[in-house]
Amino acid sequence: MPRRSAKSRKIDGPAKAPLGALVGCRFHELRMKFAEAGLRPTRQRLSLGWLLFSRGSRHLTAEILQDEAQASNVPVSLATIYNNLHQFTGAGILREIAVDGTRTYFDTNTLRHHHFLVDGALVDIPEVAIDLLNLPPPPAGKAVAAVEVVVRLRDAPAA
Amino acid sequence: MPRRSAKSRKIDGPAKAPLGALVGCRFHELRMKFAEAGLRPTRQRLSLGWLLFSRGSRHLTAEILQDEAQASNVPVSLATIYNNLHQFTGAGILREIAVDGTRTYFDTNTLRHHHFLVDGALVDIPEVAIDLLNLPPPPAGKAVAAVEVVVRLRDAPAA
DNA sequence: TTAGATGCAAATGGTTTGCATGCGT
DNA sequence: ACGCATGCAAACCATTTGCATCTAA
Repeated sequence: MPRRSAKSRKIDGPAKAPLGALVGCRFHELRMKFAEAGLRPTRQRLSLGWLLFSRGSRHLTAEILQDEAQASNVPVSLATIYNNLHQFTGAGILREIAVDGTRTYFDTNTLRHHHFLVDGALVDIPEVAIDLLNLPPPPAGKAVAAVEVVVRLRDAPAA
Repeated sequence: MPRRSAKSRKIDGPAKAPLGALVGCRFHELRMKFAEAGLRPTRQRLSLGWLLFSRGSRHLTAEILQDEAQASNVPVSLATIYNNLHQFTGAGILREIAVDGTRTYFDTNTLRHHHFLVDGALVDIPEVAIDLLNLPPPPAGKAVAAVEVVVRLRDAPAA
């Protein structure tokens, strides 16, 4: 489902891009993502997508995203942010994470992986071998849809 | 729900009530639990504790607990329910579980175990060997405080 | 008597929704 | 033009808080 993350494919893009060659490439991939998902490349949506997907794996809340948008001089209403966050999630290019009952986090990394929770922030667990957990068989008539692992960390004992 | 007058507050009777010897024992254990936690054995708290801990492992929300209390003719305000739920959690006799961003579940089983999430309901995973997952070492200065695993299930493919 | 517990209502805060306007196709 | 997208504000809803009133010790 998830498309390849926007890694550095071809930094020296076509010089004909009116917005700058460096930006052009990833920006184009973003438009492709939206096209495949059937989402219009709106200004706000492109801005949000840019903030989300042009810098590697990220975990953020709607509020954080709004702050970043503002900082980038891209005023977007909270409602629109939520709309897009959910549309992205539905399109499989974003992942929703429930870490506590108060905030909803979104993860730009849709690949199978899990998280450390440190001081209220999410950190990817850098190896995926965790799926080796010997799960008992699910109840009859059911199949595993997703496995979510959150490892809560605390300050190490003074030792 | 209107508060009952001080007169009509017959909950389920104190320990001396003719509830049977089997029940009496667990009720005593409940009082012990509270005593150890430094929690006063008030009517409401005992009632909530009774609903929570006298029937084995349970997963419930504040609302569910309130409904059960009502059904048992034990009027308890929602605020008090939340208070006690959190106090129990702090005392280590209850466990808080974040399964989605909207509701907070509480688990009467505080032993290390994990959950299936089926159709919005939590089900204990009947094997504890899952902790064998080979976690990568936590970041420097941090230690694992808890590992939470939620396995989301969906209807199995028709096959 | 007194610190803790309870109840009620109001406040909170993240998220959602209704509806008029704006913009991509 | 058509229809999705956006913005604003009000609506929602689970949870929390303020405060006056009880109650266990």
